[in-house]
Amino acid sequence: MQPRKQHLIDTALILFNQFGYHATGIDLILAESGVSKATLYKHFRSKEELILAALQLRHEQVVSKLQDKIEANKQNQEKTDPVENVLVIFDNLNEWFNSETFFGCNFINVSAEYADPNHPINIFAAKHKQVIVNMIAEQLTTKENNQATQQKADQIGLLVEGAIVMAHTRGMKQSALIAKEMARGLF
Amino acid sequence: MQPRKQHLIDTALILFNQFGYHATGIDLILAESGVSKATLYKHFRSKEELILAALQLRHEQVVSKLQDKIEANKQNQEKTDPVENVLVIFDNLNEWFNSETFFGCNFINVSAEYADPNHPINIFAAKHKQVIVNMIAEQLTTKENNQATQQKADQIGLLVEGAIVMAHTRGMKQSALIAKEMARGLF
DNA sequence: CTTGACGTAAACAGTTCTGTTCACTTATAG
DNA sequence: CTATAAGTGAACAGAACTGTTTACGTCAAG
Repeated sequence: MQPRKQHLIDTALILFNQFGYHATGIDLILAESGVSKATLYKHFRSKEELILAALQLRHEQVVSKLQDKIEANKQNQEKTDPVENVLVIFDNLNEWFNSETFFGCNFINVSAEYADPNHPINIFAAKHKQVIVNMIAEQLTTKENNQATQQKADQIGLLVEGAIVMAHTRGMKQSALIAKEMARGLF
Repeated sequence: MQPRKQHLIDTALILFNQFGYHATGIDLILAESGVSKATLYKHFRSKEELILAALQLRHEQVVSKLQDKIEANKQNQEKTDPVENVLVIFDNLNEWFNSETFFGCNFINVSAEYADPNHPINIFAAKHKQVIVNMIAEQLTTKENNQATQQKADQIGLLVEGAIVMAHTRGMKQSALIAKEMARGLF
């Protein structure tokens, strides 16, 4: 990946998350990144493509961070406990909510701005959420049958979304801990 | 309230919810409502004021609908059960998600677009969410002590947010029923 | 040492957006 | 009948937005 292109995506991701997708103009991204407009349109056909690239980056960040945390947790366990491996998600959320860089979930937010279910951006966001739930289900499959596992994963997923919204719209940064206790109660 | 003003607010609320707040231009609202631009700016100093008026309307709709449902449920009960009175919220959500007019929660969505916690619009959205949780807490106070009640109300609130996001971003319209079962498990 | 990839700066086109203004119409209450 | 409030239509200003184009640098690899 060319460094200027990568830098554009990095900058765009931050600005989109903080200020929104429509509200963040191309010119702001260019000014903030110090890249010229011609370069942007050499790498991306449109703003929409840049949004998708930023979401792709964020998707990879979230997935790999989650995998790392689960993996680290497995190392620290004497006996493998799938439930505990899933609950690290909420510790992860807790860190995120209390960081300086928390401005809500990119995918929830972008869904709000591009609400048409057939829009590529909306589809991407939905797919991301599905991948996360699938990762949760995957962790649980060793313990239960498939049907119940998928159900539990959806419940966990619902708690994750609830915690994010609570933290973002009401500013309740401790929501991840509330959700974690509720998740524990499911097992 | 002058009829044209009310009509503007009604139209704006629908369009903002469906297409987003930045993406919905003044001109679309005017074309859709058949009101002239001069009239709009006689009633509202800015688009932001119109957004706030639309949110105020939505807030009143949600609160009064919820009160009605809870009240109706109380009538149908032989013995008053606070938990059941709260759980009607999820039946309400279920209807909403499966209606033609579901495009996510106005307040979650507007928070995504106006993420600055000091922005009047963001403050309004946060206040709305707090009012709803307070209504839930109020229903539960007859049964438990205040501390535990507030905690339970936040948990219910978290499930509500989770269900809304799940229904909106993943298109899982049955999320309200999932959340309802989880809510029942809290008691 | 030159070719080609990558980048910049700046002007420009074309659209869309918010908000203003003004001359004119309509309806109604005193 | 008339004063007043409410609304219309249309033009306009000014800003912001996305996207294009042109002419010009830089630099590393063959």
